[in-house]
Amino acid sequence: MTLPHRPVRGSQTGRPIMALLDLLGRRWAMRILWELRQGPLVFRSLQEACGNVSPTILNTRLKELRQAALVTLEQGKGYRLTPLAAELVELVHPLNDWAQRWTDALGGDYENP
Amino acid sequence: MTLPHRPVRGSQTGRPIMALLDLLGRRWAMRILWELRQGPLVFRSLQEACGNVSPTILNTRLKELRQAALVTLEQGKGYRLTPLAAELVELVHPLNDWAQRWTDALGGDYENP
DNA sequence: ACGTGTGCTACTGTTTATGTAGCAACCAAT
DNA sequence: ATTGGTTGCTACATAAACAGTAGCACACGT
Repeated sequence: MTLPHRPVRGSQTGRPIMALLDLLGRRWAMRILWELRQGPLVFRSLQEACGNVSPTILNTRLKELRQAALVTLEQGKGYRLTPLAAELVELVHPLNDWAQRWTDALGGDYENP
Repeated sequence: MTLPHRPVRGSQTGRPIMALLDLLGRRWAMRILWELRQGPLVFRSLQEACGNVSPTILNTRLKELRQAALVTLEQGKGYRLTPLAAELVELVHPLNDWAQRWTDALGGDYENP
């Protein structure tokens, strides 16, 4: 796992932002955080929310996210964002609006290819 | 390539935010945009800025980002963010501060493993 | 004892990324 | 006009990451 204070895959700067980009740049990482934004989900619910991602990779990401103190597992509740991770997701929220404008800007070029 | 209005890898919702998370969830995608935030870079400079990422994957990502209208290639200038992508990077900027707090919150636990 | 739901792993195959080398086009100076 | 540098980019072989299916061990209630 790549964490701050440790060398980061690719660039060995160890700068926090690089560690973050590295962590979030892994498949399903951001999506998992996104799907947990409105409350905890048990493993299979989270799996379904992520479009039935394979349990292999889901569990791998969850391990990483728990190591990074972004996600916790609570007995009977499921997986939950830590307060810090909840802030992170809030920061990501504006991307929603941007993505809509992005779609509009791309226009109908991809509507009927 | 995955673009809005088209099914997204994993989840077939086609929602813009999912397309975005999918695109940015690929290795080096966010990092490339990040490194271009302060002006255009030619291929090899960009490669170096990304910690000497392999040209194979760099070129693959650049193709995708250009298709997604986030990056353009200008003769003699190199690769440049589109205005829309520049806005995106601005949205990502707060992650820098968050990442610092994240590092602090993780504490010295990973300093000397 | 049975069914249900939990988190999670084993296994196999495919996809994606890495690392090295090098090409063709351009341009400037010798 | 040929050398040397830079550009964007590709081929190839190897390694790592991911995907998809099946199923285990544990806990719970009935």
